[in-house]
Amino acid sequence: MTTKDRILDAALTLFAENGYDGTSVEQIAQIVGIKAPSLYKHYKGKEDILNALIDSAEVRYEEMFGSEKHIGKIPESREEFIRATMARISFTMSDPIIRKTRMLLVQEQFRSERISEVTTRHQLDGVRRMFAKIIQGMMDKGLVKTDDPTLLAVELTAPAVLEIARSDRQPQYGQEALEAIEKHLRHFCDVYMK
Amino acid sequence: MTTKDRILDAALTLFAENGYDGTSVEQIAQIVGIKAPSLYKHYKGKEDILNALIDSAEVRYEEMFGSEKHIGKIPESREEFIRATMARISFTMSDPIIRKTRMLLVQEQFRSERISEVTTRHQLDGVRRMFAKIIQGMMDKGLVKTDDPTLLAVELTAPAVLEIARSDRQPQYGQEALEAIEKHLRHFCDVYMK
DNA sequence: TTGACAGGCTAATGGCCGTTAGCTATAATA
DNA sequence: TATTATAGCTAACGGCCATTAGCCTGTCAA
Repeated sequence: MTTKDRILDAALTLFAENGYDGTSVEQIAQIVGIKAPSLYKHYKGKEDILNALIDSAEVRYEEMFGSEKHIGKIPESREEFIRATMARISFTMSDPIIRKTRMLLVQEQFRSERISEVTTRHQLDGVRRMFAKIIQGMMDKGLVKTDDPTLLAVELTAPAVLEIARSDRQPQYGQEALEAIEKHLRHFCDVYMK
Repeated sequence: MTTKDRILDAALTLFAENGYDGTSVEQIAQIVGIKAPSLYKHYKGKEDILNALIDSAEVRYEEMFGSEKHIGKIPESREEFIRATMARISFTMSDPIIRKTRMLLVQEQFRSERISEVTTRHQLDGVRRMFAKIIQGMMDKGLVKTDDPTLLAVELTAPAVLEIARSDRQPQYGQEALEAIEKHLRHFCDVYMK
């Protein structure tokens, strides 16, 4: 990994943990193993690092939700849907980069309009659009009752998003969060699946 | 209003807008109309102010969700439930102190365990417990199908909480947020009310 | 009247922070 | 081989920030 990337990596970790204003350039440099001024050979300044992090969050967002690729196979049964969805959620919850990006965005969401927008897309619209397509697919297969797939995606994802946010700030309840999500998910299936 | 309270007031506004680390003691003092050192006649330091803000957030939380008082009258009809709930949500969304407290908590949720806990209680558990009781009341009246009221409270509140969070960071979409919430609310009634 | 306290002020301090200037060594290039 | 670019380093600077010391004035109780 290049130094430039290792700087981003260290910055993401520190920003997620202590916030942008709570992190010094020195700290970032220390993790990378260089001195603070050397950092300016790679980035114009601290804010430049933040912008680069937001850039890469957007790229990742595009990769995850921008194409049809990551929707994967439409589930054939209720249990398959539950299994696939729980797997997706577990991954989102525990993947370090995704988790840190979430924590960064949530803390800095009021810093600029750009971050506000990215936060909304990343944490609301993206997930919703993705599950709307999955639900649409299951409707086409006759697995889910016909309804507005976007609305159903809201109903499906909202409780999960909140539980994930809870587990970000209180990791000790990660297990409870997952259980709550599965309970909600099964309830969702009871209500909307044929 | 005492100077001590006016300091809290100014600090809440600035912390909500620029974060704790993004706010200087000088700025707080300036809004109050005193010089920064005078502030130390009222609080031991900057962190002491933050703690006092969290204290008062807890007090308000207790007032809102701690007793049965604020549940109010159990609605008699679907339309009354929708009207009362939308009124409650509109208020929560636009009341300046509640809004700023929400923004403060969300930004500083990783600063300390205490703030993590308060954030969870304030933004998840409190609202859920409250609506669980309302739903329970409506079940008792035969207005809502019998089910686990806590689970239904999750289904009811989660999308609203997320839309409120969106409108905190993107106030220009406040109207859309309210419309999305009402749409969800009507859907909720379609599904769970008799 | 006197004394004490509350609550403001100015001046100052020490620390950290972001950033720049400028030096050097290594690696790539001509 | 000579040159240039890259990427590290140290030293230093200016600025801001939280906090302290110490002074002054008005209020109010003894």
